[in-house]
Amino acid sequence: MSIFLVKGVVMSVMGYIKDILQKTLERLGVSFPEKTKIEPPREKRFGDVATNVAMLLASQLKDSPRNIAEKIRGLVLQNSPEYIEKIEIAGPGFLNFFIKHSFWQKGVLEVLNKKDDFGRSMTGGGKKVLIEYVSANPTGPLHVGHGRGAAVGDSLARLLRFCGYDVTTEYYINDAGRQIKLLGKSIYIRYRQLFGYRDEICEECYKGDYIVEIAKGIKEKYGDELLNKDEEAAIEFCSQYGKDLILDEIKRDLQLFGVEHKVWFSEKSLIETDAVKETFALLKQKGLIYEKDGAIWFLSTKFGDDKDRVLKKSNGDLTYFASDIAYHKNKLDRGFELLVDIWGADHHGYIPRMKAAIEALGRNKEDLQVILIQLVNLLREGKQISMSTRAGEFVTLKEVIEEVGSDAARFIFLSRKSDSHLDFDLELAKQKTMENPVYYVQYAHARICSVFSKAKQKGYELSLKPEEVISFLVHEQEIELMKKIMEFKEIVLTCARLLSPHFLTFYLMDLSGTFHQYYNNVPVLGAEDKRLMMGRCYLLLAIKYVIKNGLSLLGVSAPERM
RNA sequence: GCGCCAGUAGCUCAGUAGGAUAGAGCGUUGGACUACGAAUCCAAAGGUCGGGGGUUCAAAUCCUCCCUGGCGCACCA
Repeated sequence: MSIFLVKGVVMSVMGYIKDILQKTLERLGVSFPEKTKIEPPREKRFGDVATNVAMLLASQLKDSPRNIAEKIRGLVLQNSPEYIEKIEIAGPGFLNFFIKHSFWQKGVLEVLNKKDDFGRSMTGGGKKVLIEYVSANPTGPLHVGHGRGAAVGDSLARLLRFCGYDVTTEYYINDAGRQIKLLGKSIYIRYRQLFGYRDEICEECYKGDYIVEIAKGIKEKYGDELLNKDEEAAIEFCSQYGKDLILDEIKRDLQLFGVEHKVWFSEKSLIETDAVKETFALLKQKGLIYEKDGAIWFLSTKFGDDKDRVLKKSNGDLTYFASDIAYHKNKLDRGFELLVDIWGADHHGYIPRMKAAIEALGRNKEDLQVILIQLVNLLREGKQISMSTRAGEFVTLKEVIEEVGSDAARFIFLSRKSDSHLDFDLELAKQKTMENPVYYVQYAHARICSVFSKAKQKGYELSLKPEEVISFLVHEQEIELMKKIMEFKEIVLTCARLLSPHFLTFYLMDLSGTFHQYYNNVPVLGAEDKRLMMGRCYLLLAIKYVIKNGLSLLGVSAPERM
């Protein structure tokens, strides 16, 4: 067994080369430069892996990069490493490694061996992560923007779990503030209107039709009971009733989208358990709180915020920020080491104070990562659909899912950096062409499945084991596919490190494209040699696993037939 | 006014802790089914990476100034 094979697991090429380089530099008596890059070069003629290490060592060794590269090459080749075909030195001093086919072929065996677990790792080391997402106020149905946040949060949870993190997902319910009161008021007014009262709906009230529906529901269930209560009690009742109803709806919508939060955390519970008071006490003890103009302030400028922030207003009310600090303290107290918050991009100004709070609680700023979700621009055939939340005119998440399906919606949501604007064309999302990439990827998967069912029909059998036929895979496009398959591991780790699922989305389109090209160009079942045919089948099987694993990390299905 | 994000092909966007001749899809033009699924593939055309300066052997990427767009700058949530 090669030293580069650990328990039958093939290291990534980059890992393999890094290992060799580190050992070589040790022999040269120099340390491995931090900025060393080991990556696949853009162009094929520069080999499979390139590194700039010789250039970085130039000043330290007081020699030209090319001479150093030459020295490194000599030392590496002395050991005649198993998977290195040749090493070239190019340009200003790049070392270009050409890897033997057998390396990539072993990769296919690894995929076939690990199946659904291919790409899974323990990189996260069981670190406890809390991902808080959606957390929309329970004052109205979820809209597309929430859907995007849901898709990102859910996919991140899947990715981080796959990378060995201990992930909990959570929805923070803002059930204590002014908005809930307003919801109750809105419902109450509609309720009275149902009895012929001419109450005007207030300016800042919620105006959607769903409010009227809720009011009707109350009337049906309780008749005119509320009219006999005093206004405050009636509004309180409406708040509770409406909130519960809307929350149920939100849960159902998320379920429809395949999103499930492990914990539903109530803001109200925080206040009821004195958590906010405790947080105040803690901050006071640390000397981070002061009084001014009759209000209580948090000294957030001490941690890099622009100005100090009010926690308790002069009228005695708590600010939202106050309960937010208590909430984040609660998260940390529950033992979470990394907090991931997913917010709408319009809240970006809120980040410095929240990070300040985390630091005030004795953690590092980095322990809180905020992911911003930019607006979704909903289009139909290229024309923008106008939306106005205030007027209650907006397209709900549910409507979108029902129209285009959960798979297409998710894939599109995850096809951009989360903090950049996203155009979502409803007609495009239903099209079954390359313009709608989810089909392109799913089609690749279905096509492979179709090859296998065809093989079965024809009575072909995989009578030989993969390791007996894998060496027949030497076609240029096969090598390319095998390399791409191995990239999956790196991509998954990148997504986790940068908390950005969109890299995986692009990777899957890329892999599918490479597969489609291959498929159009090279006969699989019609291969001239039975062993070659089986080798190709195994390759397809490996691709199938990777696509399926990748899609499942995005929360998208991989149908066998379409 | 201050801050955050963005500006890459006609359009929509990638570009993964600076790397070699900047990528993809759509659109345009022209081609491939008596074939394992044409929901696919092949080929061509298309760029001063918003602009100027700087750092570096090397900048779309880092620094700085300016221009344009979005969003934030409450004792709102």
